[in-house]
Amino acid sequence: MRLAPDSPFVEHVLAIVESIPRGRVMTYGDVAAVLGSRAARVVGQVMSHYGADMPWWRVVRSGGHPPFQHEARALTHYLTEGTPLLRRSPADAHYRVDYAAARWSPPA
DNA sequence: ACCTTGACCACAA
DNA sequence: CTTGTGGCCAAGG
Repeated sequence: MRLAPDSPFVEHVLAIVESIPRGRVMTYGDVAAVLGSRAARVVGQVMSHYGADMPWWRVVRSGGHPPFQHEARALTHYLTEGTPLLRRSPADAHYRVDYAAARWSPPA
């Protein structure tokens, strides 16, 4: 199924994602939490359908892993915007975002 | 109202 | 590190 593009939940999620600054990240759960929800999976669904036109790479999984099946494209963005990463060597294909350092919380 | 679908999460083994 | 398990919840059918 597909969430309606005009549903409030979708609009809110997209607004939050667009508010994440360069080089910072939030987890799917963080985004849900801002909406007073625990629906991390729903945030994932929203991004899968409507995330193409926004900085989707700034939303990561709880362990700092980039969005499912988008590791390579996400990496190029992290490198260009200087997102803190954890990797064994600069050539390592495996990596994680340094969530502790890059975490972003929207202003109250 | 019930069932299913997920770019998820936490924790245990 | 890898599974497996149970939980989460909005929305389509």
